[in-house]
Amino acid sequence: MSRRHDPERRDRIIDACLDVIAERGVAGTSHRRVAAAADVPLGSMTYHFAGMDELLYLAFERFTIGESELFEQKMDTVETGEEALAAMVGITTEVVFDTQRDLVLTHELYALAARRPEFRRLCNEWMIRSRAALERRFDPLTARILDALNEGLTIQRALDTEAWDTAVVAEAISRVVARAE
Amino acid sequence: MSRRHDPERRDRIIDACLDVIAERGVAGTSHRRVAAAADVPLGSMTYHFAGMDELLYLAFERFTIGESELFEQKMDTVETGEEALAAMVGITTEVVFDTQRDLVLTHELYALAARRPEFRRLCNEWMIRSRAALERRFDPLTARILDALNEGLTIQRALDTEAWDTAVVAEAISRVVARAE
Amino acid sequence: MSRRHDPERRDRIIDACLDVIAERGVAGTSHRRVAAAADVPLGSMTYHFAGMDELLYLAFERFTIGESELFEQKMDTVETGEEALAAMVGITTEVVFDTQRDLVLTHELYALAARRPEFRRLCNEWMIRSRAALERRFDPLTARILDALNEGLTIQRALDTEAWDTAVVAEAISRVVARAE
Amino acid sequence: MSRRHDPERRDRIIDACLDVIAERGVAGTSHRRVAAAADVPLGSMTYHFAGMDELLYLAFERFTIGESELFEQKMDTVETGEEALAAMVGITTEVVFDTQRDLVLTHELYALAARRPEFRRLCNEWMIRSRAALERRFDPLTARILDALNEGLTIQRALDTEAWDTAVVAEAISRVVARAE
DNA sequence: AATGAATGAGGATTCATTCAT
DNA sequence: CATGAATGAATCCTCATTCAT
Repeated sequence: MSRRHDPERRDRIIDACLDVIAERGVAGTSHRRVAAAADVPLGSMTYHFAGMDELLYLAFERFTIGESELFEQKMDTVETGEEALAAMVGITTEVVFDTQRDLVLTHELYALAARRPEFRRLCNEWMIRSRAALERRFDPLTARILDALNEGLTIQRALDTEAWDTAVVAEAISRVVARAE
Repeated sequence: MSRRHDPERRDRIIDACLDVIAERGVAGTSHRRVAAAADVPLGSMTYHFAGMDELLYLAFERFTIGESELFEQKMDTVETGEEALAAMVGITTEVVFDTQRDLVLTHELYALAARRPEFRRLCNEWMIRSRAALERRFDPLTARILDALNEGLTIQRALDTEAWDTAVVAEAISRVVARAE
Repeated sequence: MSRRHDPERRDRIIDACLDVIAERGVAGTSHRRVAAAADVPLGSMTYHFAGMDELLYLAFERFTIGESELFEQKMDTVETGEEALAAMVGITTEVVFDTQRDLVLTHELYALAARRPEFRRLCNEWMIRSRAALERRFDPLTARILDALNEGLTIQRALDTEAWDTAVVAEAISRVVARAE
Repeated sequence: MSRRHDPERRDRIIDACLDVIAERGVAGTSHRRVAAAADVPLGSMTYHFAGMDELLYLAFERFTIGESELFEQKMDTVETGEEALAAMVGITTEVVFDTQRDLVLTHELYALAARRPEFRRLCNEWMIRSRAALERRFDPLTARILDALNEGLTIQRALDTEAWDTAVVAEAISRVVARAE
């Protein structure tokens, strides 16, 4: 069966690229493996993308935009300040526990961002949207601190070999928020 | 010149490996490049190490132990609670600003840890020592929260394209600590 | 804008092909690069030409015809035998010094001609016209010798890293011509 | 059979490279084809040579040195001026007629030299040695003219579709030499 | 009549690893 | 004990060409 006309192919490759990164890391991501994951011929890779770099960029761009939207949705459902607090705890404790995938992708992106400006910009846009979402419920300073705290808690919980008591997260968040009042 | 017992060579390779990772990421680290950086013959690589994986492990082990020691030293010079607070602010604001290298290595390690248990264990030991160091000056719960906060602040400051006001860091830390009292 | 009948496009591609050869050699000439140089879609290439070979042939055909015409024009302006002699010196010393492009194209063509009869035929037609042009002013034998001498002088001057004294060229030509009388 | 130890391999590859160029031109010369011609694994190519460019350079270097030596040998056997004249005619009429290989290699080299200084240098050294060899029997000016004439005669005879009467070559050479007296 | 999309073969090169010395 | 030489698998990428539109 020929697949000559396949307009969603580009998108499929980008998604497959994220899958491969999640499974083998950026270090283990190659045109070949992404092509296999997306079920497209190898030649498609360089036809659709200038090189691995462009593909990585587009993949992580899609990832960060998706994460931003998810975060905004969660913050949007919140009405009162108390709900916001609970939402924060929920986000921190749920998100990463659920998805090994998100954990890997986030850190692979950070590793790239640590060396390369274009990926750093991606992180930045993600951060900005997160803070903006938090600012709907918290003052800017608190939002920024909360965002950082959330970052740290998420990472440390995820990389810990022991499970965390959710109460720790709740306490951490409440300390930061309570003092803001 | 005899080459019987050149125990520094192994060490030199491990250090060179960290240099290469810092410069090109784990994805860009190969036997060849490390050998060149350490100025040893390529054959040395597989003679001294079972494979890239073992080398990566040893390199990151050395890195985390070094970072732990540094952190402990900094916390050791602290006497009063106020000094501890100032020290925390200092650590968060200085460490990463100074060294692009540490930033890259940390995130490359996290990226590995997100997928692979042996590297996660490395992170864990690092975290445990950090918390223990903090527990010399803070109660365990506060220590854990502080550690997470520090993590988040450090990352977000480092990956931000705009500089942070140090006051934000100070405020964040003081909120977490103050409430502990 | 309609594109029915775009007869210049074919021509434009052929000219662009010569440009690409001049810049990167036959070895570096590809459909893609010629298409880019001619600012036509890649698909045009195989639509207008059966393959790279046909295109190369047409390009070199155009080149040799152009060069032949130029040579004939120069010999046409000549009236007396003395002018012919001066013209020869001028042709030999000027032509290649001016144009790196002609030098490359000539040798790329010769390289092709050395292996492939169809390009050899092209060279031959060029040679025949050159000799014919010379025969307007010189006897056939002298014309042939002059043509060969011109060839050799041009090549060696062009490929020399040191500049030649024009007197050498003049002396060479005069020796060949003088003896004919 | 393993071929682990094979010290002449480098040389063999260089020779094979010349064979491939002679057969398919520089444009048709690839690592793969040279490796096949030399009967070595593909990996050997980039192990022994930095890239195709280095290999091409070494191949043409070997070619020009060989040709220079051959030419010198021929001029060395000559005793009298008359023998020198006959030798020149012989060189011009024999050399290229015999070897299609030399013809192709020469023009491929010239084509490269027309665009790239390092190959031009190679041509230059070849020319210098040729002239020096001629200067053993002729004065410098005549040597230079003879060399150029020889170049032109050789090329035009080789690229001509019709055979040349040897007398033409003899006449050409004698005109250049006779007038020197 | 003309072309953008697509592809499989082949391009150079890098790689981890093996092995004879 | 240590290493330089060597290799085959895999890397990214370019290519001429095909084909549906």
